[in-house]
Amino acid sequence: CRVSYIVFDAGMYANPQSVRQQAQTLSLNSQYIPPPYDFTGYHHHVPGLGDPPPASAWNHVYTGREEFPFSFQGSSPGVAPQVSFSSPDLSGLWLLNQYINLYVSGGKTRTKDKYRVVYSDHQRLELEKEFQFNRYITMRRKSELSMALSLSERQVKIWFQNRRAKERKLNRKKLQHSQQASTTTPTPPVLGGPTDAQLPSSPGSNILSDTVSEEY
DNA sequence: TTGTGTTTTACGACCTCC
DNA sequence: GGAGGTCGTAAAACACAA
Repeated sequence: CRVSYIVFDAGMYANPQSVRQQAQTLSLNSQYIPPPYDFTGYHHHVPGLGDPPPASAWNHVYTGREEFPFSFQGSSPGVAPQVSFSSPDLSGLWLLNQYINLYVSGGKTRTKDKYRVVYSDHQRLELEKEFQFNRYITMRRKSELSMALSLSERQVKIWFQNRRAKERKLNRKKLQHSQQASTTTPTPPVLGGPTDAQLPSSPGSNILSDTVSEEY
C-alpha cells in the first residue's frame, strides 16, 4: 500500500510534440515533476517529494550505456544539471519517465552504486498484461513496449526474465505444497502405482508451462 | 520505530542457438 | 560472436508484526 499520491496535470502536456521538444533539454530542479503519463488514479510513493534531490543523485550518471542515451551536465549539489540527448529521435516520454525514476529513486542506479529504480504502477501493469499474453516477448513487441512505457529495451527484456523466474518460483512452491499434501494425507495403498503420478516426469518440466498461475 | 522477511530491479556467469 | 535464455545473487523497496 503506497502512502503518497501524485496527480499530474495532464493538460499541461496535451501536445506530444511539445513534450518531445521539452524533453530535449531539461533543467532538473525540485519544482518540475514532468508527467510521462496521466497518472491519475495510480499510486506513487515519492520519498521526499518537494525536497531537492540528494547530492548523491548527481554523483553518477546514466552515460556510457547505450540504453540510457542522455547525459547530465553539472554535478554539484544545489546546481540544477542539464539533461542532453545524444539521439534526436528519442521519445520525450522516455526521458521524462527516466527523470521520474531518477528523481524518485534518488538518482541511484545499479551501474555505479548498485541501486535500482522502481517502476510505476502503470509500467508494471502494462508489462504484466503483455506477460499474460505471451511469456516470451518478441523483438517487435519489446521495442513497442519500451517506447510506450518509456523504458529501455534492456529493461523490458530483464523484466520478462525476472517475471519468468518469479513464475517458476511460484510453480515450485505450488509443487512443493501439493507434494506435502500428498505425503501428509493418508492415501489408500495402490499396488504398483506411484502416488505422485500427477507430477511432471522430470524436474522443472513445468517451468515453461503455458498454465497461468497468477496471484494478481 | 525497528527488526525481519519478501518482492522488485539489475547484473554476472554460464549456456544454447543461429 | 552476439542475442537472449536460466540461475543465483545484491541491494533497494516494501510489508508487517512486535
